Amino acid sequence: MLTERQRMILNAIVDDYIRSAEPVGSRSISKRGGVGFSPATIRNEMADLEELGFLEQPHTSAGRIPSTKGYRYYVDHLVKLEEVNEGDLLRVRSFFAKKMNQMEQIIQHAAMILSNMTNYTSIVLGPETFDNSLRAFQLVPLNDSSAVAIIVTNTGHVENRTISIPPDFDMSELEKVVNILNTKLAGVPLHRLQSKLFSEVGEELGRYVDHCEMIMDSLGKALSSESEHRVFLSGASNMLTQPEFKDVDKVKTIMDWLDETPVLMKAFTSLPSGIQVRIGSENDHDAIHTCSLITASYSIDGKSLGTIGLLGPTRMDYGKVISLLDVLSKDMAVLLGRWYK
Amino acid sequence: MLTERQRMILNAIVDDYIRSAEPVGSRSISKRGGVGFSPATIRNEMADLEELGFLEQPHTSAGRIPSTKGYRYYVDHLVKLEEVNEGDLLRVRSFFAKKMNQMEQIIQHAAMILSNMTNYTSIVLGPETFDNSLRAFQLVPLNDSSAVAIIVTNTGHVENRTISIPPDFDMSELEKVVNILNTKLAGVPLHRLQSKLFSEVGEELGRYVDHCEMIMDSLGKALSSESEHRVFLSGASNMLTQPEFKDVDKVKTIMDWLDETPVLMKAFTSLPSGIQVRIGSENDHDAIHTCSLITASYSIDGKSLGTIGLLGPTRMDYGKVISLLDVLSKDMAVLLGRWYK
DNA sequence: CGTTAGCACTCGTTAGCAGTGAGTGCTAAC
DNA sequence: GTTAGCACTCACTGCTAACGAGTGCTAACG
Repeated sequence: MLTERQRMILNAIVDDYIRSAEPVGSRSISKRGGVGFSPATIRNEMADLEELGFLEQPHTSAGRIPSTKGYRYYVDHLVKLEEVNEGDLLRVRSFFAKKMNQMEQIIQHAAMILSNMTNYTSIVLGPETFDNSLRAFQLVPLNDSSAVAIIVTNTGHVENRTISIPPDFDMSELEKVVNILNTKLAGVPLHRLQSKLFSEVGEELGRYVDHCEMIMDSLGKALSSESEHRVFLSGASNMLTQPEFKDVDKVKTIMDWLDETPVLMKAFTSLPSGIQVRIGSENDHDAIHTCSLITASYSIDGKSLGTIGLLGPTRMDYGKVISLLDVLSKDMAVLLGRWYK
Repeated sequence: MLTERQRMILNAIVDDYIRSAEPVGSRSISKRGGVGFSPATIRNEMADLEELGFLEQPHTSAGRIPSTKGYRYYVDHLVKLEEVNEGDLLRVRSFFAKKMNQMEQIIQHAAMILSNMTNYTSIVLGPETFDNSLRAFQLVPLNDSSAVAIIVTNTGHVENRTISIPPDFDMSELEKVVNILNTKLAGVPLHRLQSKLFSEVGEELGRYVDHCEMIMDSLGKALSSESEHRVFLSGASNMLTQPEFKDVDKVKTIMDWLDETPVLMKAFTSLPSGIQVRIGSENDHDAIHTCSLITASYSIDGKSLGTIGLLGPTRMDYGKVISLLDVLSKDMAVLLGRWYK
């Protein structure tokens, strides 16, 4: 589709623009090492590339900048993935070598490292607990009208809810409830807990325990709140260092988008696994039409657990970021793999 | 210290400036209803107020703006606390009337409401768990080399850590461990758990359970990580709407500050209880010398639980925000009071 | 003596305008 | 097919002039 020379020129323009954030002119490309053509020739090719939709011109007398389509071609065919540099690799490895005993801490910290190393904004989704299954259930009474319900999943994830207990309930019966729930619900996936509770456990429970309707009711409600997985952000302020966002209004819409956890989550779930690059207008949400979002889901045994993402201007250092995300997501999968087994 | 007229003028200037974000001139004050003086008189007083340090002049031919000292005087002596308006009050009340069964959700949501209602950035510190005491301890085995340790406190707060288990450990012994730990450690404050574990439980445990050294060790480590209370941010992007922060560089330092959870936490803990107003340079951290931070700790029975805060430009709507924070922190205390008892 | 009208002065802001230079598209020659 | 040459465009810079909001000072007023 593109001639070898066109590809070379497109590649040069994208590379230059990523470095400088300024429209690239024909002269500066011609002067590059390894390019044996005059500015005029380059100009002709650039005009062609613009007509094909790979380049854009901010105004008549300016150089060219890549369009979304241009970046897309660059990412798909031209980009040379950089080896992650020694220092960064060391940082990642030493981070994952650390012993940690709180999942949240790990993820939070990973997000921080990522944003620090790239100067972009990192977004990390914690492991999906949706299809975890119940390993253990526990009830701890707090006072005579409430208790904490604790759910431990097969992956070691712990959720807790506060539930109400009828005032006339005999606390010593709680143990019975816990036992019945554990035997009946062990191994059931979280998203089926609620329906299973009502369909199979309710009756059984009623047979052995008095006044359990209210508990059932309260438990049912507690289980309904879908176990939303947490979103960790880091380095949002990095957006402000990008020259394309020196205008406050532009960055405001992006920050608003970042503030909206639900929207953000929607953009992240239902992503195909592996590394995904969404460039500019390819993003579903208008607010980030001037941004690129690169995501990598970390998975284990082919099952996707969660997602790591980086948000930056379309003029992103794809070569560096993609390979870094690759390394990080794989290391993360390994770590969590150890964790789970 | 100040004459009645000076107070009136200072009050007018602060009010005007809070509304308009523009330096206030003598004429506009003179034209206000209820002010019976000519611009010239006002000018004389303004010159005096500037000499006293309450006002500043951005440049010779501009109006005056309040200095930190001016705001301080305003907040201490002049501000008229607005009644929280009907709509807002309704929103707060209906929010707290909702039944919720996850503490984190409540706090997160409260932060959101607060930032939405004020258009400032809200910062909420979750309840301090430091001096909670242990109500129940539980161990759930995950596989043959690790288990989840779960700690429930008297306030219903749940913490969990993953710990290692020696490969040759008999899983059926776990129950013994749990029992011993529960009887020995129930009622012990979290911050004393670790030392208590080593000083009193270790020996006892060794008597009944084989190979427990590694478990002790792992547990000890897990308990050492101080239960940092979580920080919830909302509406960081609101900063970008303030005219004083239309310059990206200024807002960058503030955003960086917000990104640094530890620094932020330090600024929040060890605050006196009640409503605190920190204006401009009164703030410890340089990054927010152009901001005001208003905090209210929510407490129950005189014991401080956590803190709600609002960050905005020094030109903040103190009258509105202070009363709103007052209402919110009290409602929050009531809600958590119900929760805990 | 406090208050006020008048006035010169300051200084940031805006608009207009010429000059500069980077970069282009086109054409004709190599 | 490639390139040198050239006219053209247009953002950007620096300069000047006009504007106006607001001040400080002085002198007059009640």
